Amino acid sequence: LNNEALPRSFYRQGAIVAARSLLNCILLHKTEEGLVSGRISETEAYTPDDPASHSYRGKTARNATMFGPPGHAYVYFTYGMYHCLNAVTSEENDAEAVLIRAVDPLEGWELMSRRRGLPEVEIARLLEAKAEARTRERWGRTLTGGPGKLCQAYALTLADNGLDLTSGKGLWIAPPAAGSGASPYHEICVSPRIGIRHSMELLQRYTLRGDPYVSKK
DNA sequence: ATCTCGATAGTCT
DNA sequence: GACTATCGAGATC
Repeated sequence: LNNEALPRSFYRQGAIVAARSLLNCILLHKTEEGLVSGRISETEAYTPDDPASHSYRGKTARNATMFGPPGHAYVYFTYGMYHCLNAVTSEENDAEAVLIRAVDPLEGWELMSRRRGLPEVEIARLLEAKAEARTRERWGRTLTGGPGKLCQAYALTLADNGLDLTSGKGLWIAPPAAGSGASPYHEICVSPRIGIRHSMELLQRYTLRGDPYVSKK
C-alpha cells in the first residue's frame, strides 16, 4: 500500500477534475489515539462562480482557507453541531474546493466507532460480526457515510482547518490502492449535490457505480 | 424505503 | 433574524 501523500500538483487541477480524481484515493489521519483511514467514495465540487459555494460572496474569516494555496484542508463548522472536510484544489485566490462526503473505512474501525459514540457493547458485537459483508457495509455507512459523520470518526474539527494535506503526516490523502487491495469500483456517477438550494442546476456530486459507501442514493 | 422534524451555534444580512 | 455543503429519531407506508 502506497500511503505517500498526493503531491501539490494534484490539487492544482480545479475542483471539477479533482473531485473525480479523489474518488478511490485514501484519506488518512494519524493522532495519539491511532491511525484511521478510508477510501474516498463520495465528493462534491465547489467553485466561486457557484452561489452554493462558500467562496461565492468573497473572502471572509470563515472561508479564508479556500482562498489560500492548493492542497490544504478547509474544515468548517455547520448546523451548530457538525464539521465538514474539504480539500482546496485551486491556486491561491481561486477558491475552489472538494467536499469529502464519504469514505469506505479501512483502518481504525474501533477508534472510529468510539469517536462516533457507539455504545461499547454495540462495538463489541459489531467487531464480532465484521466478517459478514452486509454488517460491514451498514456499519461503514454509520461510521463515515456522510460529511459530518466522517469528521467525527476522523476527529476533525476547526483546529484542523488549514492543515497542509501534502505533508504525509497527521492528515493526508494517498493515491488509490493498487493490486489486491484495489477498489472494485471505477465508473464515475454524477448527481445533484446534497443539502443546497437549486441542487439540480449543477451536477457536481461524484460517486462510483455500485459503491455502497455513500451518504444517500 | 422514504418522510418529517428538532437539535444547535456560527455566519452573514 | 434567517439560514445552513447535517444527522438521527420517530412516524408512516
